[in-house]
Amino acid sequence: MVSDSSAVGEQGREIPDATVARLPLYHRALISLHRSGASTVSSEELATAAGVNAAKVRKDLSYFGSYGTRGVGYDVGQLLEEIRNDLGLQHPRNCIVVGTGNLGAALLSFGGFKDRGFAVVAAVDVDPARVGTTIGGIRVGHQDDLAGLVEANDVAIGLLTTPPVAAQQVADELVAAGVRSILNFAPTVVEAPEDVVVRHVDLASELEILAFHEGRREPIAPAS
Amino acid sequence: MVSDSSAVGEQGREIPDATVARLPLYHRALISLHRSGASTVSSEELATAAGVNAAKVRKDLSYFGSYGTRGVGYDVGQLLEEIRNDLGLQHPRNCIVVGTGNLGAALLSFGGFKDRGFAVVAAVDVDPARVGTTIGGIRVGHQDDLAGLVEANDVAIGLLTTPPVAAQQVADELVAAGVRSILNFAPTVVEAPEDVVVRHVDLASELEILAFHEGRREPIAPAS
DNA sequence: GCAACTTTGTGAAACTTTGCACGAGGGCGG
DNA sequence: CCGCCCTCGTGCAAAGTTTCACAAAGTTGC
Repeated sequence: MVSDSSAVGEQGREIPDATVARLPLYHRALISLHRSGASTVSSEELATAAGVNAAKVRKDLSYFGSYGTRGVGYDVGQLLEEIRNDLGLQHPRNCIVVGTGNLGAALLSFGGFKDRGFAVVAAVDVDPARVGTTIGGIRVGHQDDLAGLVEANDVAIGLLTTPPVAAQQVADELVAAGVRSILNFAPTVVEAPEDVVVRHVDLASELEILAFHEGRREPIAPAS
Repeated sequence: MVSDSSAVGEQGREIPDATVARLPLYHRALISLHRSGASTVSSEELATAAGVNAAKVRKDLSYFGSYGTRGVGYDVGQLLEEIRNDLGLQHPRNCIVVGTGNLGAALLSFGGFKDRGFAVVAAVDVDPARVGTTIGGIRVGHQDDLAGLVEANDVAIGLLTTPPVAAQQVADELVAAGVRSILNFAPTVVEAPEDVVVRHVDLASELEILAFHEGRREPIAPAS
């Protein structure tokens, strides 16, 4: 798992992981600003829209070059284009869903990725009852066809929504099929070679972090 | 949004946010170890199981007290119990799903939270076609009944899966109803009072981070 | 009961990230 | 054309996080 490796910027500079993690927030905010017709935006406004602080916005953007105009701000269209490029979204990325349980099915039906440059183009499962069905317009293939589907559809990203026990095995198959980016929804650690990036989304973990803060807030029942 | 505020430990020590974010990993790993019958575990083993490094494990655990035995390791059962307490999971926390689209429905049907101490006990939506239906054993109520359902079911956590435009409004309603923890799946920033903790899960952002690394890896198409 | 071995708990150093504060640069009004 | 005002870009200090390295503390075997 190399989800926290550092990357190199256009002039060969390192882009901090913390900055990379915020780019999507700026992207999202800019899409929204663009839609609402704004032509320029200041770091202050963008910061508010993205939920961060203005100095951070300016420093983050500066890693990719100077796209702002002093005294004015940033051109929304130009900055949006720039960020899209930095994120590598010049062309849409194709995704495959592995495991079509509740979450996998939801991902297949969910349309919200398209606006952001991603398309779910294939799905597989091991359960014969699910293979051959169509969810969200995608025909579910058999797990054994994974490599073929990856190749045929030019899949770049694997969305792993199997039960935990199967996750590592499936990840290995994805890697063998040439997928270098995995988003793992299974609540287990998944290992992958150095050059494969694995990121985790664990809903129960998020809930536990919320519960932690809940627990901290509750004053201990007033002692006698 | 105070998702990055610090918390105070049992002896009044501050628990770093980074540590809090790892507790669920330890929790998960310990549940698994416990199930497999292990009675003790070293920081090294726990680190491997949680996908982090051993020194981090020891330092993280030390914030909550000394539960290990030198030369031996940690007692799995005892440590599991301890972490469960630290996370505030002595009793299950009740959750309400707001918005029963693809993701909301998946959350209602998903059973994986129960093992981790959470129960989805209610759901609401604005769409009359959905109100009154039953998903995953939960009857969908109307948005207007939110406050009543929160109160009646002792709901601690709100799972926000509405479209972005409605998110802030719904968050305000949750807060007004007394919910102090919100997990926001809508791709927009949600503001809340100081004492409410809001965490974000944005799948498109995760995909964009993966795309960023993909883009870095691809050698630029050979010039000329 | 002692010595060898193992593994914790933690001080301190290295690294990363944040946020301030301010100089530099560009637009706009007069 | 000049000066004022606004906002970017960035050096720097402070805060937070990771990692190393080692003494302290416990176990096991003899």
